[in-house]
Order: sequence, then structure tokens, then C-alpha cells
Amino acid sequence: MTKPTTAAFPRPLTTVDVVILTIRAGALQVLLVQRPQQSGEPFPGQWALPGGFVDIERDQDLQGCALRKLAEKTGVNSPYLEQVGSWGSATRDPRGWSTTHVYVALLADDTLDLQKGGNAAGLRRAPVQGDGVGMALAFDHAMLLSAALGRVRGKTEYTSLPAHLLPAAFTLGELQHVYEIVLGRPLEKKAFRTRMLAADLLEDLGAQKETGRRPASLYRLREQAGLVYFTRSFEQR
Amino acid sequence: MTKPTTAAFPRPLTTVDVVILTIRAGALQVLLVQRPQQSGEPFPGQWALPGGFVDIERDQDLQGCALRKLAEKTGVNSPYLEQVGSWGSATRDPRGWSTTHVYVALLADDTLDLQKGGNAAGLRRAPVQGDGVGMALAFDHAMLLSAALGRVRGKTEYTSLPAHLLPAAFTLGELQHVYEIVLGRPLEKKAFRTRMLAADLLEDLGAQKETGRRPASLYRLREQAGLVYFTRSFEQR
DNA sequence: GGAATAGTGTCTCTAAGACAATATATG
DNA sequence: CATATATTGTCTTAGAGACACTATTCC
Repeated sequence: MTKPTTAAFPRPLTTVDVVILTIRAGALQVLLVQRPQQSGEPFPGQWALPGGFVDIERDQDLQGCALRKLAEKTGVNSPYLEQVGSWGSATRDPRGWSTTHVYVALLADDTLDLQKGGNAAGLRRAPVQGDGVGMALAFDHAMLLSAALGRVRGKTEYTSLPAHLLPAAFTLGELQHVYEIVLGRPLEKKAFRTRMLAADLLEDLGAQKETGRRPASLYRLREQAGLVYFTRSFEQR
Repeated sequence: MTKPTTAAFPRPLTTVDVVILTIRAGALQVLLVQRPQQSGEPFPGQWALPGGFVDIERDQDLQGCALRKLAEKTGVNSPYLEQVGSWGSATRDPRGWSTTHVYVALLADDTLDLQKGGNAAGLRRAPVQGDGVGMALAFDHAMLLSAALGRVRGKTEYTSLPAHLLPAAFTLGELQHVYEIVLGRPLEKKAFRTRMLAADLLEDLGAQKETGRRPASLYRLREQAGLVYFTRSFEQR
């Protein structure tokens, strides 16, 4: 048996898909794109995660490819971006054996500019319901979305991840609200505030948010703050 | 601008690499393979993670490809196997733009059969030292290994993951020892035992391990036991 | 003052850390 | 008995849960 060479192996299709999450109207929302209508295309007209083929002329690496696709759709250049994983099989794309590399991006909804990338037509946000968006998606994108949501919810139990869904300045109440939206359950106010303030994660802006009721202190994430890991999860109830 | 088609995009190379970990001689060890000596091959004769091209004729999916490569090298068919992530760039393989899907497998060292897959020559275990194996590896495999070790150590802080490095029957002392090897620091005996016994993870075999001193109770993992997640991390010191 | 939201006080509870004490084996 | 390892007891501590209470704004 001779050693396999590069040429001996037919190459799978290689794509990147991005799960772009924001908070809007009190719900977690995913950005979706409509598949082209041409009859040659798979899943014509169906909604799908933004993504597509890796372009080896333009993309230096997979993360760069994900950033490019994100910027094309949203105009955002430096979001929180994390790889969820990769999926590949003979059957997930009718065009042949294909792999996809799935990233999840968390953005403040107000930084999102759907016009920036050209055609805002064929772009929409859909509210997350349970494990998905309550509608069929092209390819195996419902499963990819479910995996991304699982990752985000899992990390929300013990990291500062959801902070990236908020604009630069926010109150502790808003931060707790985002956690509750992601987790789908209420959290204890006192424990939440104690945890966040003890975490060396937030910077007090010294300003107040005027809301018509008692104003709340505004915070922002510390400069270097990547993800902060807490040593305990929130209690499972 | 016309819509890109399948054919318009040159396809990256697609590979799978597997970080196969066992405990041996009181240390965490990684299985390595030697690259072929032919001058046409990249990194001839260097040590690397086991892996290679996805074979779209034989592999139904990426996980199946990882399982195949694992079985070829070790004879093991049902290990603990988890995807670590994927890496892809223009430069990581001199043969061109390539992606790899990295899996980590945890095995009991005594289930590993290096003869099973044919040539045991060019196969070795190397003890983990810090973030790697203290020697150069082919491609970007040192970085891939480091990422896999990070994943395993991270999960060891709050899951039952290291149990999969032990044979079917083991004592609590052995389990704690494995945790300590993976984490590289001692753990409190009482807290460790309380946590493990409260986790509904272990089944008391009712048998004792005879060691020359006081015998210890033997346990095994419960049937359905996948990973158990603890709600607190071990303390960082 | 009433309503609403921000923020604090305080008691309980759980599980980890520390470490001493006891138990069971061998020689 | 001495030694070694297994297993338990118990006190302390950190941080979460529960929830009542105070503070500040607008009307």
C-alpha cells in the first residue's frame, strides 16, 4: 500500500457559518439570511445562518473568514467572536461532502448596521425560542444554531459572556436582565450584584442612567476584560 | 457580480487530528506518530499527532473519521472522544490552505494496543510537560496539543472528565491521583471524596482493591454516565 | 404620599478547605 | 506494635439563595 498523497484525496467543501446574536425587544435574536432563489442553489429562498465558502484567496484563516462574513452582513468589525465547533459529513450539503466551521458572535444590537454590507433585503433577525427560531432553516443550520445556543447558555452559567450583548455603558439591572433572557430564568438580584461587583470585571463610570425612576449607576467592561470565569455556577432550579 | 458557485472556490485540504491521552507511569501521556521519511512529504521523520486527510469515500462524518484514525493506531473503538475545535489557514501546511478538525480522546492506558493497527514502529507515547511534550512537533501540532490540554484541564476543574483515563474499576484514591496529575496540583482528599460520592456518578462494586495496606473500595462509572458537571470549580491556588 | 426601580442588610444553606482522628490492612 | 493507606469527623469559610428593608426618582 502506497502512502496517500495530497492529490489522492478528493477535498470536501469548506464553509464557515456565523451565529450572530443580539438582544432586541427583550429577546435573544439571531441574524438570518435568505438563500438565493436560483434553482441551481440548494434550499432556494430558505432562511439560513450567514456564511459560505472559505475563500482561500482572501481569507488568511478561519477566524478571518468568520470576521469577513460578519462584517459583510453587519458592518461590525470587532465583536465577541468564539468558535463553537465544526461539523462535516457526506450528507449535510446536497452538493457533496462538506464541512462547516461554526462561530458565534455576540453584539450590542445598536452596533448592528444591516445596510452596511450592501443588500439588507434578505436579512432579518429572528427571536430565539427554546433551542432554535421556531422555523425551518436551510442545511443543518437548525442543529448548528442549537449547538451555538447551548454553548452560549452553558457559558452564561459561569462566565461574563452575556456582557458582550450590551452596549458600551450599561447598568447592573440591564446586565442581569440579559443574563435572565439568555438563561430563560430569573436570578437572585443580591447574589448577582455581589458576584459581578466582586469579579473585577466592571468599571464604574460615575455616571447615572436617567430612567424616570431612581437612576442607576452606569458601568462598562474593563479594558483588558476578556471572559471572566466564576468559580461557581448559578444554581440550577 | 455573479453568485459564487461550488466550482468557483478552490477547496482547502481537510484533515482530522486526534490527541490521544492516557495516564502512564504517573504522568499524562500523548500518543505521537512519526511522519514518513519520503522527501516529498512535509516534516519528514518528525513526530506529529495521529491524523490525516478525511477520506470522503470511507468517512461518513468528521467524528467517524476521528474514530477511524483512533482505531487504526490504538485498536480502541469506544473511547471518550470530544471535539476540541478546528484550525485552518493558508500557512499551517506547506501543501496549501488547509483545515484540521481536532479531537481529544481519553483512554485507559491498558486498553491501548499499539500493535493492533499494523506498524507499531513510528508510534510512541510522550509525557506531557506543561503545555506540550517538550519537543518540536510537525505542522502546528504543538499548538493543537496545547489547545487540547487546555480543554482537558479546564473541564477537569468542574467535570468528571478524568475518570475516562482510568480502567473500568478504580478506587477513589486512584481517581483523585488522576485529577492531580491532570491539574498539576494536589486536591483536598475530603472535599474530593465528598464531591465524587455525591455526584451520582460512581457505582460501588462492593469489591476491594488489595494493595498490601488497607484495601480500598472499587468503583466504576455508572452505565449512562457521560460527563457529570459540578456546580463549583476546585479552588484555584 | 404612591409607584417603580436601585441598592443594601442579614440570615440560612451548601459545599469546599483544613486537618485531626479513626479504621484496616501488612509485616 | 509500627507503618501505610483508606475513610470519616468536624470546624471554618466563601459565596449563593431568600427575602425584607431602605433609597431615590417621578407623578
